[in-house]
Amino acid sequence: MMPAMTKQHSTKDRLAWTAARLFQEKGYEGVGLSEILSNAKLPKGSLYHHFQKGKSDLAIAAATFASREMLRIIDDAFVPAKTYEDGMTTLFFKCAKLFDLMGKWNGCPVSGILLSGPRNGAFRELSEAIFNDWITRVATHAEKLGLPEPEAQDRATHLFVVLQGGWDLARARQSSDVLREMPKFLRAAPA
Amino acid sequence: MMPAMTKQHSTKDRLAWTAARLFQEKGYEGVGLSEILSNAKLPKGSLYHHFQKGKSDLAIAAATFASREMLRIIDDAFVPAKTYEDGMTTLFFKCAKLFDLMGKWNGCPVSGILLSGPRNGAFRELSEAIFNDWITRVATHAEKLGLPEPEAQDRATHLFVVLQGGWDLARARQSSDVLREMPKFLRAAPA
DNA sequence: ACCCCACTAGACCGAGCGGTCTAGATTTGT
DNA sequence: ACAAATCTAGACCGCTCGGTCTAGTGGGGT
Repeated sequence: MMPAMTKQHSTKDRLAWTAARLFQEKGYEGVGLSEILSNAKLPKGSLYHHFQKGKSDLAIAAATFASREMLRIIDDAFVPAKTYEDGMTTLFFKCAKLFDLMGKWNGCPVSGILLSGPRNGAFRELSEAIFNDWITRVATHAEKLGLPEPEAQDRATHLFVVLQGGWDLARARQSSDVLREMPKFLRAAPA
Repeated sequence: MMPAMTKQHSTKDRLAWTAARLFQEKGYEGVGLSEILSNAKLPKGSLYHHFQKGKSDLAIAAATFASREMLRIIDDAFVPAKTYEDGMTTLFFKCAKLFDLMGKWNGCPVSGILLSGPRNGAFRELSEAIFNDWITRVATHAEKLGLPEPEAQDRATHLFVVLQGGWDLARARQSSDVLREMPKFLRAAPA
């Protein structure tokens, strides 16, 4: 996940981006500050200058970063789509490609950070907000493509849970094809 | 998860059970050996006597333990069921109850351990095997309830990913009702 | 009575953790 | 030109981590 980041960005962004990458791979508790800092080629001072509360603040920034990226992917899949089926299938194929790029160990970029993050209330609320944003975004696209409001909400939620669970299964099976087969579960309208 | 464990069990089982409980709550990296041992009221010596490779062996035992429990829940839901819809709805309601019992922070008992576990190949293969067992078990019940073989497999996979993803969403929203609403996504037959 | 061996008990270890703090470098405002 | 503010740099701290190792301890076999 996360595109090249070739051009030099601010120190703060580089930290958030590096942390996102590593948290996705090994989980929040599985990554040490030293690992993040050596990857970002920055000293500890910079970290605690930009993120006063240290690792937990960094996790918030990383999750926000990953969330923005995921929303972009959703838009990229749905904006050119002719139908909801179209957009949703494209989304799963894009995620499959992402899965392969990331090296097959990572969970879904967003939930990989969110569900392993610091166990304080603030972070849990962030998870909820980000997940809801995501579902709402899909629902909005669904409505634009002609689905009635209540059905749009349901299908977006359905898509979300299938994407989450599908990513887990893809990880266990080490195969992005799992994700590519998910759209067939979403074709039939719910209840 | 995991029922009372009131009667005294073997030291080894008590370790595996305690570890399962804690790994589900905080993830593999999030729990220290000292925490497991103090909860189980056992010294380090016992751990390394029963699990020569230490924490990673313990994770395997814990995951196996949790998996057996989950298979039991699947059977309990499907054996008395008249139809697949019946069994699957009961399963989600049982999981919702479990979710409330566990304190709303834990992920799905099995995947909570599996997806945060030690990052070696052996453990990944165990995840795959356990996930497959689970899907196969549901598919077997589906066939017994009259579904044709290929459809049974698909619907079991669909159920699995929705349960995984639904559990994540339930966690973020702190509400077991999320799980209780999942069955409606599974009613329509897949393509 | 004796030993044996599976098991318990916990002190101890080096490494790495997250976090603090002071000193220097660099940029900005005037 | 100079000082204030911002940011980089990294030594240092106490602590906990997973893991090792030696010393008991208790029940079963003979």
